[in-house]
Amino acid sequence: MARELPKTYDPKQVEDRIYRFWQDNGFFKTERDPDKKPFTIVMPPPNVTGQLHMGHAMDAALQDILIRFKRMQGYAALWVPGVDHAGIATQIRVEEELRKEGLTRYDLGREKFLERVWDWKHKYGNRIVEQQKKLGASCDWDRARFTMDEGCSKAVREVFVSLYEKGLIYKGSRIINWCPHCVTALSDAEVEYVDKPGNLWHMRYPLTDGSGYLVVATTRPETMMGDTGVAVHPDDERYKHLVGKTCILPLMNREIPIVADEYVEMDFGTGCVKMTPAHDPNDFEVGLRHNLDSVKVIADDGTINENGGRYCGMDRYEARKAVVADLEALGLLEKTEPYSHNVGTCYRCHSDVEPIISAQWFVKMQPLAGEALRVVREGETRFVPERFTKTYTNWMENVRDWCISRQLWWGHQIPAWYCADCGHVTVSRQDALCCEACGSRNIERDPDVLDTWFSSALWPFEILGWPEKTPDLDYFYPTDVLVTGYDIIFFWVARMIFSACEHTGRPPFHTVLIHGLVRDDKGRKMSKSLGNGIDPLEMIERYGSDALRMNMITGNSPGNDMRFYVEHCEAMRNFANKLWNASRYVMMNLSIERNELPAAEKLEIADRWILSKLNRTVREATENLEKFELGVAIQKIYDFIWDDYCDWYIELTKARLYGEDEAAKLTAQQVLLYVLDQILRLMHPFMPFVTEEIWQAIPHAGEALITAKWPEYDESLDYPTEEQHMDSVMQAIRTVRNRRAEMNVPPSKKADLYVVTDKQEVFTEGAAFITRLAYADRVFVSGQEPEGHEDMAQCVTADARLYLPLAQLVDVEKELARVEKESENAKKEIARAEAQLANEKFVSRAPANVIQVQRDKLEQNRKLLTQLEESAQRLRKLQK
RNA sequence: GGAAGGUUAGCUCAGCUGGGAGAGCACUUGCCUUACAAGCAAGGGGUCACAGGUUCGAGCCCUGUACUUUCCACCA
Repeated sequence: MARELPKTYDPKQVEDRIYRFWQDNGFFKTERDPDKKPFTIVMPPPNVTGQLHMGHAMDAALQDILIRFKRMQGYAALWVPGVDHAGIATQIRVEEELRKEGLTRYDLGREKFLERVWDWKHKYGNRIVEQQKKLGASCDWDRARFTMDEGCSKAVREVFVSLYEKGLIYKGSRIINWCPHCVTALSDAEVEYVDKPGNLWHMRYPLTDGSGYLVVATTRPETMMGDTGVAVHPDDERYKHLVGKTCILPLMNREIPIVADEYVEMDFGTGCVKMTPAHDPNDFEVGLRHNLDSVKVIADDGTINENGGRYCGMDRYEARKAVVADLEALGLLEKTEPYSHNVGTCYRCHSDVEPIISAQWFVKMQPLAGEALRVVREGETRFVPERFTKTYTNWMENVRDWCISRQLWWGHQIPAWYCADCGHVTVSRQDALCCEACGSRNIERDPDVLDTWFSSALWPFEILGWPEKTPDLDYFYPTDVLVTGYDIIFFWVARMIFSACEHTGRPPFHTVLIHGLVRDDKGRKMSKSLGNGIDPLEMIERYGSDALRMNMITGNSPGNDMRFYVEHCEAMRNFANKLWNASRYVMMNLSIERNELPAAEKLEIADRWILSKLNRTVREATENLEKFELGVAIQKIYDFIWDDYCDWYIELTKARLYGEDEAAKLTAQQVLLYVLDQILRLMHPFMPFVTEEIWQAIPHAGEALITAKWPEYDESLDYPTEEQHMDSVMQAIRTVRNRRAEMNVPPSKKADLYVVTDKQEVFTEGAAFITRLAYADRVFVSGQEPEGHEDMAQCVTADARLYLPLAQLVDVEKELARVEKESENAKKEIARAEAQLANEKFVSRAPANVIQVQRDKLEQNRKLLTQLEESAQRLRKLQK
């Protein structure tokens, strides 16, 4: 970097080059190192089908900040990336592609179809990885994994078989959630409930004995062909006499029993509920209690099956209309009332989910939940923010068995073989060649695959080599922090925790850092259908990756959703530019080639002041980062850079840099450089690109900023006295600027400035600063009012009275009014502080430092008032 | 039905274990001051939703109310 560098920072010229520099030099690679402590993060694997969205950007920003911070602190900081095969999502994509060719997966057959998917994976699977690199992600890419690679497949197989052997995986016929569009079973977590308007149809079911009819109310008339009973509440006086009798199921003319069950709510509907055990989880339970038959009437594709009489072949919605129309024609439809209710929908395709009895594989959750609850309860795994502990705990305490089989082809095929001869099921780590019970070769493998989340659940340990006992597993596991959005606590976090506990005996990470969702500027969820998504890549293109990353962690708090404002991104871009220009200033004035702090005795007051401020920033920001308070940390660093370093310190050095004193010049350069270097280190995790680019251009020791040492607090660099003195000087500068602004004096119009003070040494030392920053010609410090001060504009601070001989006529009336107003304020403050200090309870109970603060304020204000009163007095004399 | 958030400046939001309310954007005024107009300087703007309580002291802790968002469960 040199004098001719552009005035504005252009991320496009920098980011890709810097990223290549890091990668080519192997800075992302992390090896086991006995001299270092490990710090491990596993990346939530994005879908192979995925396009980078703001959620990924948020994830990546947080993880990369933590990894870079820890790397600089000297940890063996490992961030393992990877990609998820995303069963349903990917399969749907490829099937869509096939459809364009007029084909279905069945036309290809399983094997050919899977080849197509793998092709697809090889073609597009890397896209999201390349996009993540744009974000600056410092992952160890050589370790990148895929949930269907050999190692993961082995882990999945091991887990399935071992759970099966322990009796924690079983196959059973249960009511499950079925998506007729995706044609597969879903787990409970994969169903999203949506409030939809519908009707409550009241339908008459004639009593068999001809004595009348019952009225049942339903939202789903199309399931009535599967009705095998009607239930009423046992205490319901209206229907008590009917219990045990039967009625005739209309349209089907089937005789079905009337049973009493407490499940029925007397107050709802008519108090009579049709029972469809094959298509309703509650009815299924009631059916079990009363030995009702199960008649399945909805087929896998959502049409009515052969049990549906004349409705067979109709789509479920078509059948609904037909049933209602037919009942109405028969005079059996009593009334139709509008009724809105919650309908389960598929989280992938959003079609209505159908509860269906089906034979599926399940994980028995009860035995696994105990340990998963314990590790969180006892703090072995901690959620940040803490409130998500409850979300997790509530779910885990009430969790039901996990349906893990999917009727798809893309995924880990279930390692179970059915024997056609003896019916035995062989579950095996190796592909079975014959039935383990009877030896028959007449066996067939279960065609289904496992839920994608079944393999993701093993992510933290499978990617470190499990089930092998690898050195990596030994060194890097358990991992440290998991970063993810609250929307996948159930899908993923919970399942990783119980899986890790069960298979590795340890929780997979000690901290779960939860973030919120990125919404659009109106607070809506970003979605394809709304077309309101903001493309992170476009933001990077316009404002730079650094700006986007900063945008993710500023102006929001952990775990809360944030709105994405392009303006905010722009503000962060401006900050990068500020940093760039501050560095440009340092460069342009640099004549030294090494970064070293001058000896303490050479440091001037401004140097000590900035070093002291820096020191505090280092201490506090580091503490905040350790506590995962990234937003608080960056706020402090940002303020230090912009307010203290740029707005003040740089200005304070100009007198020396542009002056004649070579020694002073050198000291200023050294401190400027030293602090800049520290700033770049502090900023690096947050804005890695611009900081590395600058750091490479300034004198530095070491290869790269990415591996430079994180700043540490140094007690010897605290200068409380100098901070106080600088405050006095800065106050004076501010008050003069204020005064000049009020009088509309442009900066170009300079004037002499007279400082009257008891602290003459302080202001003499600061005179050069005041000259420059308060736009003075010359500054005169003395103990008494200057000659002719009566005609000068004046202003005061607690430590000084300042006079400005400006050509303008001074309006004494106005001056006096202003001074009196300021006096009033000071008096109020004094009264308040006095009252508080006079309060015995305050003085006896408040901590000493709090009391001291009040005493200091009181003193400051008393001094200020004294100054103001002297001013006023003088003005009054002029009045006369 | 259960749970968790939110309510602070015109807008979007910070405010860590209680000790005199902040940022970004927007707005007003003056400045192209040899790092930066993506900037500098100065300024306006808030009974911190409401009502009680605890405390010497409450935006922060407790109780209740109102409005709002989300998650879980679910009555056919």
